[in-house]
Formats: sequence, C-alpha cells, structure tokens
Amino acid sequence: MVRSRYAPSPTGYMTIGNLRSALYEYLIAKREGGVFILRLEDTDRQRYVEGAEEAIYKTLRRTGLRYDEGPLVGGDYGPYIQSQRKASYLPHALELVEGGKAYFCFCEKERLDSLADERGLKKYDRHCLALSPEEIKQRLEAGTAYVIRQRIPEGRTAFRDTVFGEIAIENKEMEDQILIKSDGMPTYNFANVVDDHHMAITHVVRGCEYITSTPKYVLLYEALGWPMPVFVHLPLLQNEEGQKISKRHGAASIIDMLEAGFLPEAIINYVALLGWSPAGAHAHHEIFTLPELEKIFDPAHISKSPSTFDIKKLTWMNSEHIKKMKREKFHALVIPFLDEAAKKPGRDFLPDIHALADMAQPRLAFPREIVPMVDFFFTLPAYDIELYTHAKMKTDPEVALGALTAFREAFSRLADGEKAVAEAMAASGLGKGQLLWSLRTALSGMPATPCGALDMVRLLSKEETLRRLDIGIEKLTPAVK
RNA sequence: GGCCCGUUGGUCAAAUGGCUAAGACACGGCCCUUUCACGGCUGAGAUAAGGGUUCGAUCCCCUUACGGGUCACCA
Repeated sequence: MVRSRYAPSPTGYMTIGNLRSALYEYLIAKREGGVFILRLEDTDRQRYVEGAEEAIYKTLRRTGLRYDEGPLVGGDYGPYIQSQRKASYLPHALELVEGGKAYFCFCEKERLDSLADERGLKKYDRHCLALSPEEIKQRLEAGTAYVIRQRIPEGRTAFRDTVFGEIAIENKEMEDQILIKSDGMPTYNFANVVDDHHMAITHVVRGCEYITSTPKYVLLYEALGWPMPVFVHLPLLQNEEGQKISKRHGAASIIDMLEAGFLPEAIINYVALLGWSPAGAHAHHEIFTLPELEKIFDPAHISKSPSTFDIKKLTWMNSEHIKKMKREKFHALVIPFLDEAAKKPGRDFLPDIHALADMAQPRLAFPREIVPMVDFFFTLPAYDIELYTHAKMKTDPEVALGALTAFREAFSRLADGEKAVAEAMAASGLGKGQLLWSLRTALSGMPATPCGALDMVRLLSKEETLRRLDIGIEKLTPAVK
C-alpha cells in the first residue's frame, strides 16, 4: 500500500509550487489506490503564521486534493500535527546517542558563530564529541541547555531517486546536524524521518531543494535500522525571472488565483503538466481532470529540469475548462455577475441571462469577463458615431443612417429581424454587410460583441430594438446633413 | 566558494544511437463570420559551445559556459 504525505509548514499561504508538490504526492498515492496524508510541520515556533493552517486546508479542499489522513479528519497514525508529537522524537535521539551515532552538544551560539569562515560558512568542529561521560552527566544535571547532534560517519552516502537516479555525496560535505534543538523540539530533518517511519510513509515526495540533504536522512534511517522509503524529488518551479517560486519572491497564493477567476480544475491541470507529461495514448492531450490524472500519472515521466510558470498558458487552459464545463455549473458560476449587472441603476433592458451565459461560455477566459462582454444588453453605452465607419463593410455614417432608417421601417411592421433585413436591403439597395454592421453598432454601441446583429434583435425586445435604432438615427442625422 | 542537479523554439514539452526533431501556449498570416471571439488552415521559431566514442549522435563520455539548488538550533 502506497502511503504518501504532503508535509507543509504553516508559515503562510500555498503557492503554485506548494500545490504542485501536494498534487504529485496525491497522484503518486492515488494511482495505486494508496493513501494521501497531510502532516503539519510546525516545529519552528518563530516562523509560525496565524491562519496558515486554515489556508492549507482551504487550498487543498478547493482544489480537490482530499487527504485520507491528517488534521481535522484524523487517522490511525495521528496526531498529524508535529508539535503534538513532540514526545516521540527524543527517545529516538537518545537511542542514537546510546549507539554512539549521536551526541550531546552544549556549545553556545557565540562559539558556533566564531566557527564561520571568511564567507560566513561554518561547519561544526565536533567540539562536544570529545566530552567525557562525566562531563556530559554533570552538565545535564546542572541544567545546561543542550542539543543533540547526529554524528556523521566517514565515507560517502548514496541513494536512488525516482526522478534523478543515483545520487552520492561525500559525508565530509555534511556537518553533524542537530536532531533535537535546545527548546526540545526536533529539527525538520529529524522530525521528518521519525514521523515518516511512524506513519508508515512509503514515498517521500518533495521539491528537489531537499535533494542534497537526503543523504542525512539516509544516514538516519540506517542508524535507526528503519526501512528506507522511495524518494521522489521534484524539479523546481520558477517564475519568469528564473527564480524559485516562493512566498519570499512574492508568488501568488492559490487562494488569490481562485479569487481572480482561475478554476481549480485549470490550476490542477496546468500544474500537473509542469514537470510531467503523459505518455502513450494520452501524449497528445493536454486537458485532464483530476480523476483522469489519477489514472494516467506516472512518476517515471517526471522531468529533471526546472520549468517556468506561464500564466498565459494557464489562462488558455482556464478557458478550455470553462468550455468543457457543464452548462448548469457554468451558469451557477456566472449568474451572480449577471445579476449584479441587472441591478445596476439606469439599466435600459433586462435580457434573458441564461441566453447571455450560453453565448459567453465558449468565449471566456475568466467568469467575471462576462460582464464587460454582455453589459451592453442591459445598458446601451454612449458611443461615438465613428463606430459606424468600417472600410471592409463599406459603411460610414451616411450609409448607416440609410440602413437604420430602412431597417426601422421594415422591422416596426414585421417584428422579425431576418425578414426586416431582407426588406431593408431591397428597399435601400444596400448590401447585407452594410445593413448588419450598422444594425449591430446601433444595438450594441460596441466595437466588438459576442454575437451578431440578428442575435441581438432576438434577445432585445421589439421595443428596445426600436428605441436603440432611434438613438442611432438621432446621433447620425446631424452628422450626415 | 565546495558539493549536488539541470540545459530541445519566448514558454510548457515529445522523441530516437539513424528518414525533413512531434504537439500545445504565445506570436504572424489566411479562411469562415455582419464585427470580435469561437473554429479551421498556415507561417516563423529549438537540440548551449567545443571535443571525443561511433559508419552515424539531441541521445553515450569529457571539458567549458550558463542556470538553479544547497551548505541553519528554517522548513
């Protein structure tokens, strides 16, 4: 049974990079019917941000990444908040001390700082490794603050990563890292290993910024005699400037993106394809739902190279998901916006908002764009008669005036747009393009509309159509004279 | 700086030791359409550089360049 976990620290909102990690962890579990776990790593009390936990829950909920075990939902391996597991770490550290694989260190910050070289880099000099058992006992009894450090052995440490293959690092590159901090909390690295073991995690999936610290994990697993999980390190996500996507660099939060009108489906879809691509029969598709991804995701095709977040492609994907959306769902999404437009003071007309929604669905990248697109149905905007001029349609204000007058006459009798256009053409000798262009302009006052003139005639009432024609004729008459 | 990793069009990316190196976004053009959009067609655009290995390298090896990551009582 595959068990994977997303293990964020509650230090703020979730970025697209965080979501990508969570998604891949989710998919790696779900493709094999496994279990996806959420664990909060809150061992750093300094960096804890109020509300960050809720932001994580909310982001996962809104994007559909349901976790099977974790805070709020529980599970057999809880608690799922690290600070609540505090008691479980020290015994393992002491076990290592007993086996000679870790040791107490009483060095103070000042001494540690003095170890820095000219570049500010420092490596612990194992000062406290030389302490005798009596000295240690004495200091512990005196209540001296201590940390527990892992003793890194000689040699080199290698591991196999699903994405990057074999990776080996000389142990001398690592310092004797701290396992237990002087406040009694475990460090991230240590807590991670202990929790992953106790939670029976089989796949450790995370960003590749952790790749160089993985040998330390390996050493810990070996020292504790625990089975090693599968490591899957994900290529980095970067912004247009080539920097890692992070809160530090002002990356947008997923929640903000949702507020801005990006659909959860589109974000998930897009982010799945950043650093991974489907193979075989699906190789030429790009639009996938989460359940589809669960079936076809294969970590063997995760890329090694970093990828750049491109909001243009996400925007395109958003419009694709809007097009694909069930009619009822789309209407529910967009009708609040239309209702708002309908309530505007000074409104001329109340069109059938469902018809407007249908019209807009294949043309939108964002739900809220429906308002500027169809607002002219509600209120005819003030427009300039320049709009009546169009070279290709061979229209200008004079042609338009003739067209509108002829159409008005026919339409007021026939109340049928199509027939009225035919009659007006015959009566005025104008072409269809000239007629329709003029008509569209008079009815919308817009240079671009989501539909043609005859659609507008159908959607506006006869009275409103005539009213707008009269406004057009009134605007044009003095200009033509 | 040491160590680790990476480098296919502007972006996401496919592919193989061997025909003219897929596709998508964005961009240009054309068609359709009463306009815009949608849709359809089409164009330009890439294997970082240099050495090897090989009959033949985008692919394997080395070097260089560039980019990134990492070297905390942060995660």
